[in-house]
Amino acid sequence: MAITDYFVRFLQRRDSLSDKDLARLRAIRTQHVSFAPGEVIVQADRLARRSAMMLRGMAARSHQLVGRPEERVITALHVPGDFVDLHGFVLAGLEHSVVAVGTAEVEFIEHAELTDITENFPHLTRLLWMATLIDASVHRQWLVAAASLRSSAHLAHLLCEIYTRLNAVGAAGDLQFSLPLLQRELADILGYSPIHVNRAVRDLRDRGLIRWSGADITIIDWKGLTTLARFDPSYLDIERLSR
Amino acid sequence: MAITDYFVRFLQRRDSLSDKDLARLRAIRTQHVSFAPGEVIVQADRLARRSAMMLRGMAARSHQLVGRPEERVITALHVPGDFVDLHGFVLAGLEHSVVAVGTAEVEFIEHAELTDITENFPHLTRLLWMATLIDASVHRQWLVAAASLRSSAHLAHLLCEIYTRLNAVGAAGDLQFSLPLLQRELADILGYSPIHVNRAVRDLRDRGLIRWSGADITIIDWKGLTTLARFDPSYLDIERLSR
DNA sequence: TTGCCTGATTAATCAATGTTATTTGTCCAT
DNA sequence: ATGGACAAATAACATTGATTAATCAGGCAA
Repeated sequence: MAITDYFVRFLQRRDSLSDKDLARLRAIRTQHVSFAPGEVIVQADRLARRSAMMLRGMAARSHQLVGRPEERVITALHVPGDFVDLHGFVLAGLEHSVVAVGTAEVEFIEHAELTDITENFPHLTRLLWMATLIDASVHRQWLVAAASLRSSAHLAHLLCEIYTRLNAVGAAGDLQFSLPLLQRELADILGYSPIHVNRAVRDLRDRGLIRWSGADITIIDWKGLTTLARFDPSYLDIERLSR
Repeated sequence: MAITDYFVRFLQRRDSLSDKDLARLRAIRTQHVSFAPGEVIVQADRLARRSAMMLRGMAARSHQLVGRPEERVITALHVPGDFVDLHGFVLAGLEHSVVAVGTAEVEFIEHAELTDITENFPHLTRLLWMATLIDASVHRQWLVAAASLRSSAHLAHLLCEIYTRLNAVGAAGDLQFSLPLLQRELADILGYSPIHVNRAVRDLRDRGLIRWSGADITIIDWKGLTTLARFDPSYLDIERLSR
């Protein structure tokens, strides 16, 4: 199969693609694989020969804690169009696993294809590089949120980000989306106990900002939610300089 | 002037460099600039035409909080040999500033040089890419630390990381190093109040793990410090696959 | 239907952290 | 030497978040 259109649009939103670059992108062969909820997509500390791109559903980067095997921290979430482990091409193995959140479908791309691109398509290479740097930009924003927001504002920031990202690729409805995360998993993301996540959810509900039942979230008051979370989406909209 | 040897060693520790690549690296022209403590090295939201590499001292990535101009969060620290804003070459501007921590000296590299490398030296390009991905790996580890460690263990983790990074480039003594950060700035990194940082410092002292006077830190019990912090340096030692 | 499992929810209590205020120590300019 | 400025250190109190336990609701197998 071929590379997902999501990713092409992701790049085109940020920089122009020459016909030659676009043709090379379209020529990438991919392998489609489905994963059940919680299944490991990319195993930590193992040398990978291919990288995964999200097609449907979501995936999380999961860090096992040393000496506490029952605990983990999630440092990133990925939505359709995201390269979930492009960094695994440049680095020798990842220090974390990538797991499916809910049912997920990915397209695997052989590293040999990426090597060819980096050898012969410098502009495309800089765009792939850019994609990994946007991940890093999101990491930094999560650090800012963790340091400056508490409980419900912190949760609100995550919801604003996920909705914005899902909406950007057309995977969200009008102010509503599906978040197949258990409260326990939200706790692994936010660094709270599951009970405290529950309090935060209730607080957002009580404030009349969201409706949340099962995996379905409806944003009632987008303005109020972004204000509480001090959400500024510019860290997601980073563009490459066209030159 | 020329590129710092720190960076060459940084790359060589992780992958082999061909003579051609090494020669191109050595040919990079740089501009040496000194900064006073707190001075802005790279301004946020401004298009940069050059990127900075640390030569001496330290630098911090500082995020101003929206709506709270007096507050900020520090999402990264950089030591000699680090490219502090290589991502500014690939992205159009940064969403944060880079400021000097203590007195700092950097070498600026024109983006035109980097463009030439990305056009003609694919292996070198992948190594530059790798350098930005190691920054991202550190971001993730900070997220893990923030979510799973508290006060003194969190502070201990930061100290373990900084010492390991300084030691790797020969900028630290035998279990001692200089950390020109105020407790207020440590609070901006760890996401605590300055008072709580003080409590954490005292705790590490009381446990007999460190000695800390002014900017000078001596590690008395490295084993104890790494155990408390659950510090595993592998996220710093990521290597590129040699192929 | 019944029972069981899992996740969400709530309450009560305790520990960690924030806030405000005060004191101490050090450096520096006069 | 003296006073002022600033950072570190400490204390008292308020708030946030963790822990433990219990209850509630829904799905699902026997």
